Amino acid sequence: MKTTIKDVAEKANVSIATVSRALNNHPKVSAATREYILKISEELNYKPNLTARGLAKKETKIIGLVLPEIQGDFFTEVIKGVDQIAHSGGYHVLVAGSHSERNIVESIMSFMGQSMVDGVILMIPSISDQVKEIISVSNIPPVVLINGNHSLKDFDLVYIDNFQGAYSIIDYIIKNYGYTKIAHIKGPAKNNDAAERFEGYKAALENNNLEMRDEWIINGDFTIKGGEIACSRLLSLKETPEVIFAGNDMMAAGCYRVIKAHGLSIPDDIGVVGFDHTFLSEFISPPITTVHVPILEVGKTAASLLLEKITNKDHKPRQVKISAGIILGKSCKKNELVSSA
Amino acid sequence: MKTTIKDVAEKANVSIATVSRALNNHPKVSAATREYILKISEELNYKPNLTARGLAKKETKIIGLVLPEIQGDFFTEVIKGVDQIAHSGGYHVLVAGSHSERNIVESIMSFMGQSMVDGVILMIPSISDQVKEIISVSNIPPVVLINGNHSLKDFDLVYIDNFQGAYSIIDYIIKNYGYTKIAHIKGPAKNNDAAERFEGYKAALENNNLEMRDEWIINGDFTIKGGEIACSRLLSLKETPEVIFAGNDMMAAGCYRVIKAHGLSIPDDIGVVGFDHTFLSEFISPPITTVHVPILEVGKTAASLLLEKITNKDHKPRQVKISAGIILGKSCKKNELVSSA
DNA sequence: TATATTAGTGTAAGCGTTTACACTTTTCTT
DNA sequence: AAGAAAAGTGTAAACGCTTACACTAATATA
Repeated sequence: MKTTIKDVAEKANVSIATVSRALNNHPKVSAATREYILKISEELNYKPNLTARGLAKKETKIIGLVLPEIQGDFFTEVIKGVDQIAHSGGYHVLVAGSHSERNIVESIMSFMGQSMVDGVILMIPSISDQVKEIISVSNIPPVVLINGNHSLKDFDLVYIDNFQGAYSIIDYIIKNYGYTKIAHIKGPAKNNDAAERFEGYKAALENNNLEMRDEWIINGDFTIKGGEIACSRLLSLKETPEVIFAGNDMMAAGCYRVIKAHGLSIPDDIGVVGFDHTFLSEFISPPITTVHVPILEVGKTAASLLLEKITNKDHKPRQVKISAGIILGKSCKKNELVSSA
Repeated sequence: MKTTIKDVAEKANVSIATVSRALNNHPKVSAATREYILKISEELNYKPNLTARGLAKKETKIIGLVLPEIQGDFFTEVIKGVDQIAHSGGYHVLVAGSHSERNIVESIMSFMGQSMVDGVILMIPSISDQVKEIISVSNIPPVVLINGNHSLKDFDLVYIDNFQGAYSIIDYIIKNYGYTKIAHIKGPAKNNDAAERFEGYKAALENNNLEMRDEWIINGDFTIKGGEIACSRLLSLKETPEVIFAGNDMMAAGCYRVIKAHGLSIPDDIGVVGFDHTFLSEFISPPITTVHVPILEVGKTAASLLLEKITNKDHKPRQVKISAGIILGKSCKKNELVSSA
């Protein structure tokens, strides 16, 4: 039988109220009794029951983190960031993957409305409508989204500046390497990040007066396999591109495989650009020229926002943009047009 | 105000007991009332409060997962495996990173002892004594360890057969490639897995009558940086080894960097062997010859064991060994001594 | 010195469930 | 047709904590 507050109260000859107060540093307990109660608690190895406390206080000090997948460095970094901030704020993190078999909505439902968590960080890469719908279901605790779509103005939101990231790197390789024939492998159809990266790519081409050829835009799915398939398609075209901008590093890795299998060299025969700057991108050979997404920071920011929202009643929804920087690997270099800086 | 069981009871004109029973599929409610109550619940969008349920039933349907780090594929796989099994058993997973720091582990375990979780999976790579001590602190729910030290007979435990893994691969490269000068970069000093890999290495050398030279045994720490430092040391020796057995893939990757920086080729000038078979090892060039550790399975096994322990009162502690297989990459091949299978 | 504050403690009412037990119908038995 | 068993509900007591309110004793105020 576990020791309860009652046991402590009895042994210390005080009421359970006093014990509770002593343990919670309530100002109105005399130093003497507090000390004494603490001593007794220690002796009995008393640990308050958090479930009971949760029921009484209506808070559990747990936050939920819902991820699309639990896989790869990408998500670990998110978890890590969230855990860091949560821990420093006295919270713990419940992680759930809305694995494909698992209906996202269902996962959210069982998770949220049931008073088991004080708030939720929801990472859904999909298009906004669904998200809105899911969140609008009542009974839901404070939510912070990690989602590319920053048009969700009524929600707290952390988003990566995919557009700017894609624009910057494409603009860079055009201006500095002189590439003109740039293909793109898109991410999954309903993925917001993917959509915005595509937009950034388009804008960069446009502003540099380059044509965008439909046959150089291939659908992908953010997996290695998807990258391979898309790349094969590109290599089989009559006119092949000079460089492939893959929607993420995974697909870039898929490209590497196919390109090498064709006996071609990166970047001499064809260049590759990725997105995400995962661990992988520095180890693959040659290192991928990619866009750095500070994922740990995304996690930390989301957690900070959530804690702020939980503690501060009249918190106004905020959208926080996380910028992406370009990483110059060695998978691109046509002609070094610019020699100075 | 959230709808409670009371609201449902009132609207349905029954007692809260009946509502509770209906919702929990208790056999003694008539089909008619159950249906009706379910309908009303739906209408009111009622969701039982899990904290209250937890208090009443003394179970939360949450299991804790304590990891040394939340970083890299390795741990993601563990989380994923645990989450899969947990979810299929109706549990959720609370993840916490300990940074392998004693006091953090303690604080986490103390939290876990506060009736917030029904059980804990504790992954601690360190030596047994501390683990025992930590777990022995009372109030702790069912625990399953993931730890190299299977001498902890009183605990449920999942462990990777590091010894056999290391032995197999070293034996293989000796017998098949004819290597005789094999260096080893050890893992962190108090890491059990590291210690057992070292033992496997020693045994393989011994059984093949090869000498073990002290200067070829370098201390490492399982990080890339550590691998680099250790490798530099080895390359600076008067007599350099023919192949380096790194305690894990990360350190192997560190070796790659240094070896390449020296203008040497893998495996022609020097071979490299890793351990873990992380995602990385197949993408780095050349792919690492390494030991496959089925991490997802480790997670799943640990979770199964824990659920079994939670539900089955008279469960006897079990130690489950997860075997490791060798993966032939392209980072080793001295002389192909054996031509036939 | 009488009164108003204040400090410190106890009492008891929640928090939202589950569930043992009691109770009333209904359905079997014979 | 009477009693026994079964089926279906309700009552109320937990579960272990927090906290508003009440109370007493000590201190400050006049």
